[in-house]
Amino acid sequence: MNDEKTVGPTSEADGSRQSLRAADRILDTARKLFYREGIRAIGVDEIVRQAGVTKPSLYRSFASKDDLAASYLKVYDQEFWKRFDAAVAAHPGDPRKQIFAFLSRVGERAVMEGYRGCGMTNAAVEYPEPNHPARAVGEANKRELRRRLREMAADMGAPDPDILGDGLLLLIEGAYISGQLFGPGGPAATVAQNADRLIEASLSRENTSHRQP
Amino acid sequence: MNDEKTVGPTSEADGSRQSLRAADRILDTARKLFYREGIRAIGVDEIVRQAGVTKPSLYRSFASKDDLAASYLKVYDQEFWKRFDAAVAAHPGDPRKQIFAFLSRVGERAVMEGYRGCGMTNAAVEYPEPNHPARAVGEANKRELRRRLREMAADMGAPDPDILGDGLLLLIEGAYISGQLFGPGGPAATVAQNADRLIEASLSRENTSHRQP
DNA sequence: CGAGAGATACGTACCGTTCAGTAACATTTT
DNA sequence: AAAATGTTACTGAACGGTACGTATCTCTCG
Repeated sequence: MNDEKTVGPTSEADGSRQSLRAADRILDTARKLFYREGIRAIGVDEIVRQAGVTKPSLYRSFASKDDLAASYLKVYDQEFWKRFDAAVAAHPGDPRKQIFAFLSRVGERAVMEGYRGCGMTNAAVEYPEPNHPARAVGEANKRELRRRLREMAADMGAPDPDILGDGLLLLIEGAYISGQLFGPGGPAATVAQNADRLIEASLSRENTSHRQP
Repeated sequence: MNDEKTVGPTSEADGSRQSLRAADRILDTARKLFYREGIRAIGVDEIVRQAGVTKPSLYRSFASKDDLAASYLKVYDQEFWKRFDAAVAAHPGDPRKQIFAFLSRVGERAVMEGYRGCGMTNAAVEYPEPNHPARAVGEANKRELRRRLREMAADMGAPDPDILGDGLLLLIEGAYISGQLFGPGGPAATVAQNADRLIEASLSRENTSHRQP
């Protein structure tokens, strides 16, 4: 269709691809900036400046800044499931190994320099308002993740899969947050190992009614 | 002194104490609003309006909005340790029970309506800049919490106390975040139970070298 | 073939509002 | 008296968002 070669007329700010349409460059820049600095911290002027476009171009493709933020999070959501499903596909029929594989990668990334946690979780922290478009994407993602984890816990044969699934979810969210709180050397590096221990303890449990009456 | 009953000249917004000094009322209002809505989401005008004071009063007691935010977080930090130490004091010499007690309370609060997670964690999400005054308070708190948890894990006799301590920290942070992500019915309700299982699995572990070579 | 009409894609310049923060002065409280 | 607070008015910058003009490309139709 259209050419893939570069160097358009506005080549000052962005160092990456330049032949993309304005909307694509805006979304790419927004993804980078929103994730690194936070959504509230970044103004639309900064986005269009770094994208090398102008503000009307942004508002032609996105109804509002909130809409742009939601678009960023939708991409983030897709990439999340890509990583998750890759770990699942790597160990067919073995949910324990699937989780260990997924969390090993999470633990690695979470202690890397400049790691900023889960973009969807961060957005929910920034926008506590229940029906905010940016928040909705993350909430849906977390609900589905919870469902999947509980399902996997059941497939492992856990006597109380909901508790184990929720425990794994807590560890995952803790790794995201701790990654950006502590940086390299933080506790997130142990998430896979701790999750495996939690699984171990939950599977080798005979009576499921262990809570306080 | 002056009356404790309400309806001062500016009685529209705040429903609480009215006899406090301006600085105290500002800090009280800031604590409430910053926690509920987020620091970036709340402007100083909104704070002084709801506190029933004027803007110069704010800047007579606080050098800047960031300084006010840091003050809010310092109070939050103190209250955190009050709760933590209360759980510790309730079970002298039994760190496992201490943690269970603390996390039982965390789990209860985290699934209450309107729960908004840990104010310090949230501030760190809002301000990724390394040396931001609001971020510094939370980072120091988390470092100390990590140290305490590892210490308690060692006191339990865990063969690898750093890993267990970090695992507990992940569960705690996960409970904070999940509490505000899911609201009532969320996975944070299981944090104490899952932590206890993790402790169980970590204590009944003979060889500490269980990772991949 | 070639002119012109849309349609598409983008920029220039600007809007009103809100932001954090301040100066100068009056008033109340202790 | 003096310490604390209120009143009013203001600043300059940043905010999200928009009215309007201008290229360029493509699809017709004479």
